[in-house]
Amino acid sequence: MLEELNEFLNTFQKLPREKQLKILDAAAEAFASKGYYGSGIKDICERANISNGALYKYFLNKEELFIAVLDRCQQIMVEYLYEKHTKIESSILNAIEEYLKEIAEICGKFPAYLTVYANLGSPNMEMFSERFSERFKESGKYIYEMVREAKKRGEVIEGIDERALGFLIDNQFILFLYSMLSDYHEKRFRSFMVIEDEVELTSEKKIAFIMDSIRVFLNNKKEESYPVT
Amino acid sequence: MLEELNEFLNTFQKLPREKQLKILDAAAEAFASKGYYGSGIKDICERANISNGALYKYFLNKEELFIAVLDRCQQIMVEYLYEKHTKIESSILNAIEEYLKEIAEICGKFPAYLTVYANLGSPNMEMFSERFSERFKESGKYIYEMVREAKKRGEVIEGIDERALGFLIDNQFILFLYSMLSDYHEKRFRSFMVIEDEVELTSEKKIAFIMDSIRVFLNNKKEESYPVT
Amino acid sequence: MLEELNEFLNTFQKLPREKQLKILDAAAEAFASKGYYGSGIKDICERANISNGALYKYFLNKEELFIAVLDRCQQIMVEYLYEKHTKIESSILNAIEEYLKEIAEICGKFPAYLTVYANLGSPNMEMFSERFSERFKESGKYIYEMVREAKKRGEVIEGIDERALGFLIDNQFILFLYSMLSDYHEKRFRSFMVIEDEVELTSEKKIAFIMDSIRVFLNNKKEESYPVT
Amino acid sequence: MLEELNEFLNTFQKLPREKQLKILDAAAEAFASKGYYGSGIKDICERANISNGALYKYFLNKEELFIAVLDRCQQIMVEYLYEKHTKIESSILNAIEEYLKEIAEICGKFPAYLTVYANLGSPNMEMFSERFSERFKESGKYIYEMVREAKKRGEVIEGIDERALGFLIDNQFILFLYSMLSDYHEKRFRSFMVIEDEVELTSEKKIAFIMDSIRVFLNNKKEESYPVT
DNA sequence: GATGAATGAGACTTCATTCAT
DNA sequence: AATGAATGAAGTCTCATTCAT
Repeated sequence: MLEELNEFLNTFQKLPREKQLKILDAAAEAFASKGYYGSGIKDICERANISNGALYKYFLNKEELFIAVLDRCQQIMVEYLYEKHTKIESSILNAIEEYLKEIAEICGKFPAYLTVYANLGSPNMEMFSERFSERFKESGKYIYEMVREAKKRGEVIEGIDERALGFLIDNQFILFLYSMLSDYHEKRFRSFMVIEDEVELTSEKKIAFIMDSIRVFLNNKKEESYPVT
Repeated sequence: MLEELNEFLNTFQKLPREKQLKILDAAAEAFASKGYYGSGIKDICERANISNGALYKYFLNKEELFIAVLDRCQQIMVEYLYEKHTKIESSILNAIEEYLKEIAEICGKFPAYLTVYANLGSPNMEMFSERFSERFKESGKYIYEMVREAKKRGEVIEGIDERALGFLIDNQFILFLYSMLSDYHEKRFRSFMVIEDEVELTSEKKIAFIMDSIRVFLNNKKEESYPVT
Repeated sequence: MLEELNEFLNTFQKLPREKQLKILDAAAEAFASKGYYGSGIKDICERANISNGALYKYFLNKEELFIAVLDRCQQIMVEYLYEKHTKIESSILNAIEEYLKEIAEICGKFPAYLTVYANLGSPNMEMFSERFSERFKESGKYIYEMVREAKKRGEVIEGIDERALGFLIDNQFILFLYSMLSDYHEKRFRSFMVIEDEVELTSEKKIAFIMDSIRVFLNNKKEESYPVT
Repeated sequence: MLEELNEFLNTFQKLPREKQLKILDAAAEAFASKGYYGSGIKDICERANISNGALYKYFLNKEELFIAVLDRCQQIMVEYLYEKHTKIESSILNAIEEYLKEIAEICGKFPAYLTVYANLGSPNMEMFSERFSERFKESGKYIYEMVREAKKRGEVIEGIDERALGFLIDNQFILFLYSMLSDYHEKRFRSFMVIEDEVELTSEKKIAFIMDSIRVFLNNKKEESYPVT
């Protein structure tokens, strides 16, 4: 079984990186717009400009293709998001803002992958999400550390548990991310910000709005806040 | 087209309420566990104990059936959640806690519907979520009002925008809801709470954890907090 | 699983007998001419004049369809062959001749089914032939009985084991059957009978040829033999 | 077309004999176990340890490969079976027994080839069997001669046609061969011999059983029979 | 000559929808 | 109004064959 799996992976990995990415991109776009069950192999092959049979040379089946897309998702997250933020260089406030900006940036760069990844939370994706549950522990730990460090430095107000604050901040991250990808959460955001449909809602505005709420926990002054443009 | 649609709706609405609900429940369960594309009409009919053809007397097609389920979702939300909480009877802290408890309760009562509803946020559900965007304005407004009232009563600490705080609180609600329905968000919760897989994570514990983070904004004393059991 | 299987069978059995047979006939013809793996569902459906999907309402899959054809084969064999010959009315010689004639007749009537049945002996059909192995014991027993009775009546020459003789006779039956269905065995027959390709080889001639060899075992006189026409 | 075919054959025949046989063996094994339609080129190449493309340098297509296997079958039959038995060295009884033993031996040595060959009799193999029909005339002639010689020597009882007896004997050969290769015919054999499934049925026992039935035609005494072990 | 990736027709099967009863 | 058989397009996947290297 594992050998078999490798047989396919090898064929795929021998491809030029460019072509690999084209295929994964095509799959990610399909899965992002129609979901796993709604996406068809034929459609993906056409997007990737490869033959139907070729795909089955690269991946055992649709499921394995999807997992390959998820792996690429994770790789993107790690490369563009986590690795850049393992160290808090200045204040936690800045760190959070940077993190949000980074989320906005990778959502702009890889919307399809991020969408697929975000969709892992859907209840009928459990068969796939189990594979990636490890990551949560990491993510939780990272934010917890960030908060703890900040507390030591006196940046966090008294009387709040590090874990609870971490969770609260991560919730902002998650829903900010969702709002970049899903119309539903975008509208929810608008609703709270009281912004009309006609007015453009840039990610900068969203970030500023989030920072406004988070700043409360921190011993920071308003003037350092992110300027709303 | 609209007449046609009504024709179907009428046939459905002439059914005894009990049978209507049986059909919607069956559909909700299917959609919840397998998603829109993954669910089959045949499966739904079998769950509902009606014939394949009967369903097409009641609904124009799968899409309309799904929308009917979504309508029922909203109805449940309104009936069991929003209507119960239009007035803040005591402090905002209590109100929030009550709201979370209510969420936990209806998740226990109607897990399938809530799951379907929660999935509307999935990016590939946009074709359906548009119909329900109205609700957000309501929801946002309600929480905003709640916060504003609380602020007037001096329950909220200084220097925080009502809307930002409302958003922050609603984010807790949303992700609490998700954690009741999706394994993915459940695990995320555990990760932040640092709870081992073997230990049961009751909704009471989750609520207490959330309340811990929220209390910070409020001029409340710890002793009123939700008792962790 | 069994319920599921019944679900399909029921749908099929509700069909008018005529339509049932049309479908089985179509399948038998396809399987007979191209074998199990070489035959396609589409081809079968076209022969039977039903839609592709209909077939899957009647049978779980190609395998079950094939088994249904085999069942019909057996039914034909039992109805037209075995039931007619449970009693030896006159001499064993006549019985054998009658049996051969009967084989010729059902080969003319149901060539496809007989062909499918005969093919069960192919080594790559073992997955199916196991189901039908019971029949052999019957068949062997029946011929054994026939020979034993004949021996009692003094029709069989001395010094031959009933079982060995039964086997020898059954071999003639089998290869006579094969010669009606397969070009290969037909040619083999011709070769031994020394009949040119241009000359027609009727089943009567084959039977006479076989009877010639069998008569030796029996205390019969030549003049009673089957007349070669 | 013929030139083309030769082009392929030449390429194949230039290979070292060992490699040729490895390829044919691999193909024979595949065809024997899964039949012509059920066998895949990929599988055969893997068994033969050659590349997919190489096979198409040696053979025009799957069909020609199959024919090459059949040619090898015939070659084996001629080399190991026919050529050894062109002369009756002692009595016909011994000759037959030797022939049966030889069949058992080559079935043990080349089961795959023999199986493929035996399957030529399947009705859906007619497209291939035509090519090999020549052989039957030879085979028939050979056995006919054997019987005629034996008759001259007074080994055969009176009143039986040489051709009919030849056919009868050949039938024993054929079905003995089939019983070595197919479960179906093995079971049929057991049924007539009244041997339980648990008891091993060696080829020696089968041969003894067959000899018992054949001996009747011959002016032989029981004591010369094949010893049942 | 050899390789093995690529092709695409076609295989089996499912399923939303229609329709005769 | 209800049934459930029928439809056929479309889905996933396989495989004999071709072709660039």
